[in-house]
Amino acid sequence: MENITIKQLRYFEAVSAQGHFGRAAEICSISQPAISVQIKELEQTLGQKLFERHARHIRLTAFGSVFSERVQPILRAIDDLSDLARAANPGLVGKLRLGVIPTVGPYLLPKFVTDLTAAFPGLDVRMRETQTEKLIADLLAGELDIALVALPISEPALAEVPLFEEPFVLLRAVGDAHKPVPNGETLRKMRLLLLEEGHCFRDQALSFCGPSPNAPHESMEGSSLSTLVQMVASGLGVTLLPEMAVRLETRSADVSVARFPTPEPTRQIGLIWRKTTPMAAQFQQIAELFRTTTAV
Amino acid sequence: MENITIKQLRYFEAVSAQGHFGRAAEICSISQPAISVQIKELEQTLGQKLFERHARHIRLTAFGSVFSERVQPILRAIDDLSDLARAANPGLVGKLRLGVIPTVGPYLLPKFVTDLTAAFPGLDVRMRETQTEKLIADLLAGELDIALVALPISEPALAEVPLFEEPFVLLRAVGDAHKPVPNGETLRKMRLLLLEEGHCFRDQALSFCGPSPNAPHESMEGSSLSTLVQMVASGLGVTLLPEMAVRLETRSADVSVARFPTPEPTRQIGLIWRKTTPMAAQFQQIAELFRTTTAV
DNA sequence: TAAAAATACTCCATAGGTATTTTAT
DNA sequence: ATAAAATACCTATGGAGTATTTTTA
Repeated sequence: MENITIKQLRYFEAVSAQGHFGRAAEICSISQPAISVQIKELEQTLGQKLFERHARHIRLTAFGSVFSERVQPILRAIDDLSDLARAANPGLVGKLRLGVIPTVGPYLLPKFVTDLTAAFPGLDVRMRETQTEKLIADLLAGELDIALVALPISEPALAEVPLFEEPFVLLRAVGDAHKPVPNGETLRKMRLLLLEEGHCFRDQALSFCGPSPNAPHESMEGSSLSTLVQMVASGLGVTLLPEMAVRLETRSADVSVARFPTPEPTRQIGLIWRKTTPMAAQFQQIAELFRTTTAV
Repeated sequence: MENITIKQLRYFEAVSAQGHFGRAAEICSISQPAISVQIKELEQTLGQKLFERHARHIRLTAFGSVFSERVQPILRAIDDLSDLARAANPGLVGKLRLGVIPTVGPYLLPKFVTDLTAAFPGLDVRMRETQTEKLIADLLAGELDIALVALPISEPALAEVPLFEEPFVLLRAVGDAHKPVPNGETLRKMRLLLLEEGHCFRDQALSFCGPSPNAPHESMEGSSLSTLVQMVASGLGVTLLPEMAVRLETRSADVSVARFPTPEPTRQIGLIWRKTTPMAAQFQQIAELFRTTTAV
């Protein structure tokens, strides 16, 4: 009967993401009846049901999911309108939601964030640390502005700006310090400690060991680099560590650090953001700032 | 301060199209203060002025025109959401805004519209006859759903579906009926009557006469095919006529009609619509219907 | 000074809240 | 029987109208 409103579209997005009116209402900071009413009105306006209501959960109808695919880019474009206005300001102000992968976060962020807020005093930096896959999803969903990750990420909707190339070093028990540094192939036969599934650093370490259909022989896993270092110190095996993590992680652990001979294994650290963001010029500024002040 | 609303974006589009708050208000069927308030709120939300106010007219600011470029595709995408729901219905119902070029309108439309409403009784057909350029602008602005034009139009955002190829015939005074039918080159040296600038049929006729930097020798112009026919009957010159116009236009005029030898000059008539419309499947149905029932 | 936009105010439609009922497993 | 959505009802915000003032070329 009436007209579609942005509010309805946002509520619709929340409900379809949550699969639940109550939780969606909470996320939108309104009551459950309010969201029910708005969804109902939207359905009436469209003349089509958007959700199948079941007792414990709801699901998008066939029409609903086609609708959803069109709604999402619209909402992102509307979000961008506000950023367009921000981008028109000189400098860089307002909220910046920054994502970072766990194997970079603790080592680079303190200085990065310090430099960033020093350079742009009007900036309100919010942080989120999680794995690459989730960061990408959050960027695409408009829940993050920018993320610091290992490149390439190969998502067509995202722009990638490389910052620097970082080598991996070998971490061994102190007793092994005199042994020759293994190459990738040799490493593969050793007891290599890895981060659990989902960390891009795990895959980068594995790929250094050459093509292998499965994880290497008798590998063990940890959920953070700190844990891996402790495991190495306890003689459970060897691991790779990004160079930026060496100082912090080996400070209080009794382990031996060795550089690999060239070609060293490396990863490329860079920034990513949605290509359509009107803040692209500002994000480039951030990349520049990073290169000149934070670079390792 | 608050949130951007679709209403504000629609008002903004109207004001920026009209360059005038009052006229924009009229188009939106609201009062001038209402639109002023909404634009003001939008400007406050964005923290940027959208318009420069002058005494007799207003103009987009630099920011306003960047904003406008982003707003337009958003509004089109929102318009498409309603069509998405329509497209989910079986058959084809609701309002269909059909555009047509002047050199097709009077000859094809009566039967076309009859067939269309017969095949889809739920359809409410609205018509607009004007020149190709304006039809394209209206399609892109979401003010038309579909248009019947001469192809190609080569607008990347529009889909083109050819319907049929139509020959042009030569119209001469009856006294010239015995003379040989001229080819394009010869025609160029005769007194060729043309439609005024802006009609695609004018350009098609001219192109048959071969490459010519200027209009042909001593040409004269009319604003409709009927006028041209009357001019020919009065011995002012010769003209080309699309075949579909012959029956209606030569009924009461004393002129001679002659086919050209092959290669005949022709034009291709087809339908165009925005590529992103969710109604594409329905529009294809219309094209099919046209081919099977209205074809010449 | 005249055309056009902004402001002041009033009113009503509607979005959202609370309390409650209905529905589906 | 229970979790979840829908409905009923009330309130308050804000969008839109009319009347008027301010602005600027």
